Amino acid sequence: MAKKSAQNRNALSGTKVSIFDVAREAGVALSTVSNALSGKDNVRESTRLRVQAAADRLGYRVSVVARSLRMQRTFTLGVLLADVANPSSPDFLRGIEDIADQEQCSLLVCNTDGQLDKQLAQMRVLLDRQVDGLVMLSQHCQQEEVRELLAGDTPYVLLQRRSTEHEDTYVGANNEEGIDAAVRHLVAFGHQRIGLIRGPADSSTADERYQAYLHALQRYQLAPAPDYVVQGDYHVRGGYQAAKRFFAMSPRPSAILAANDMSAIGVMNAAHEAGLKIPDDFSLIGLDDIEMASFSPINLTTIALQRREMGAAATTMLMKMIRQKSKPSPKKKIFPMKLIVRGSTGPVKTP
Amino acid sequence: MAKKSAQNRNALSGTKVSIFDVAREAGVALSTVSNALSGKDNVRESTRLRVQAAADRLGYRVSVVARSLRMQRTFTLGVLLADVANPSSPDFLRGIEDIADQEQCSLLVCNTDGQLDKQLAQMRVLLDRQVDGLVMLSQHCQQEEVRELLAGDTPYVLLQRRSTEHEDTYVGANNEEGIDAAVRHLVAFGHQRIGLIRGPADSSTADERYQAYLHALQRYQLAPAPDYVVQGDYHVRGGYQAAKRFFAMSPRPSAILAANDMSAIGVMNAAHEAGLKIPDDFSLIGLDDIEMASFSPINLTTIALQRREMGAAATTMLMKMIRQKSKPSPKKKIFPMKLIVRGSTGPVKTP
DNA sequence: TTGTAGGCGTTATCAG
DNA sequence: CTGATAACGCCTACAA
Repeated sequence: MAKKSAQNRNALSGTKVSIFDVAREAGVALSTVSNALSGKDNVRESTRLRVQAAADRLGYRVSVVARSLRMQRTFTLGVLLADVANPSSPDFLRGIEDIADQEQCSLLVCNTDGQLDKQLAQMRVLLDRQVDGLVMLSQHCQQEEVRELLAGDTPYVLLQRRSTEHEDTYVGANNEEGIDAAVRHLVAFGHQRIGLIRGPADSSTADERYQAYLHALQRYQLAPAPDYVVQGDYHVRGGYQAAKRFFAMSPRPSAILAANDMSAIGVMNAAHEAGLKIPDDFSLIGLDDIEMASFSPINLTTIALQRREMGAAATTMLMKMIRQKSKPSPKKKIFPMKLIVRGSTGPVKTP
Repeated sequence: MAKKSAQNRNALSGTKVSIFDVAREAGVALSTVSNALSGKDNVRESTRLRVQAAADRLGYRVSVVARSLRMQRTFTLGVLLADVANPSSPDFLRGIEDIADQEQCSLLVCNTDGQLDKQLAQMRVLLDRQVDGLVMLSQHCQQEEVRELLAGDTPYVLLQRRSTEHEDTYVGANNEEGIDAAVRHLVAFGHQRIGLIRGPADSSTADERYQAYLHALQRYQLAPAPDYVVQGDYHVRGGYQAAKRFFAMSPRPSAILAANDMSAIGVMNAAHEAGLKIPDDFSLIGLDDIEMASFSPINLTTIALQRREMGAAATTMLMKMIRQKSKPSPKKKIFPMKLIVRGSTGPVKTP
């Protein structure tokens, strides 16, 4: 039967060369070609060479699609992220790619713009495509609909956002440590009034950072002022607006801790507009250490995240889950954060 | 035969629900399910509803892999780019995604780091995966090996890099126009000595921009000085090094035209280090208009590229090629460029 | 309008 | 070590 169909194909002088053609060319059986080409050890070396030669001669290329159908494994990973255009995304992505490449996996990349409905739609697409695993970078992960999709047998890793209600395999960073270093740095400069620009309300990471900020204040015996915590959105705009609110306060904070570097940039924009100098008029600390932060005109003190390493670690964990079919107990990996001191922080001004 | 196998599957109480199960549940034939679910018009509305309901009840999801094998169409586009981490990449990517989403296509994204061997490897992977089409963003496209892979029947579009020797479907920008506007702007400020930081030697786009620069000089009757053209690499480092060379000249250029915004940032870094002020000591113009260019501390005059639109246009053209199986004559689309005047340009200093 | 019978290109199984 | 054959899940003539 298979033979007949293959012969037909061949008779039609198919433009595409399949494994059958190679078998004929090499004078061996179909399965031998498969075994030889996929490096199985149950084929004599001389045969393998002959097959290889025939394949090359014919310009044979395996059909990943057919293989996927047969093996029920697509060698494809789905990556969900809010927005590739966010400067911190690509580094995570490169880390993911580092491992994926090693594992012969390709990446299906989807932007969700942080919107739940888009995320759900993309997740469904990815699942329909039978990706071997899912990397969820800063994605929603509490909602029931998300959980339903995650409940299938496709392995996944959460990166930079965790669920409080579920136990997942997770890769994150030690926000407590990072924020502590930042606050300590500011305190050493004499700052007492430290404002925080929070990340979005629905982000676990933003929440952790907020908690870490509160802990740090306590640790250094600074009185927390609710006014000094302003909601941002991880984007320039949110940072800008938050800064304007800070500037209108009196006394205003002598230092601002931004949820991430983009928010800090927003603060810089606002400061420029208001004619305030950094760090003369106030100090500013970001978080992420995106490349931009190191450029001279920006020169932002910030808390660095090992994004590429985190992406790689998450993917390594994911690949492990993919290989051992049985669901193992969820693992966690928390990366250190490191304060990078640049020019946006300085001693508190004592007028 | 097919029936038998399906029954077997079912007897094994397959964990995965297939089209066969839906057929049974709805009490119709296999093909009816297929037709109903894929919105064919040869099925009664009541039947469609019944099938739909059965599918929902069973939680049926189509297998894109199986469909791909059968249809010889994967609904997947391959995107080759040098580096997602380059700030101009994501905007192109979003434009590509805009159209891909519309067309129910997913994106396989590959970084090549501008290296030919990586590009070839990625192209082979993509081709083996039978992507429906290829978007080549700033990729090598002259080399014989590349051409061999492109010679297959997979449609492709070149974006932001063209081949001088081949006719391809191509989307680019009007460098002549953009560079002219920039030079005109500088000339209006009284600049006579305009330095150029070139892009990489193997980039057609870089070359076009270089030619445009020469034309513009001529147009405004400025004498071209070979020294004033320095090789860059589209990255910060190259811009930085080029700037240092400019600074060492006497007379040094009173204005610098950078191959792209990242190069311009490199110039800013160098200027800062050398204690030179922009635009007091010299004017600077970038190209790309990446988001960063608009941030207050950077505030870079630059030539804007409609990246998202270009990505979308390229993908639209690609989809058209995919649909009409026969290879049409290559089309080209050239987008306008626009000078965005910010704070990095000013009148020439007359000491 | 609905049902039947391949076949898309592999890999896995199992018998020689 | 090699070879025949059955799935993998779906789409689509073609027949009814």
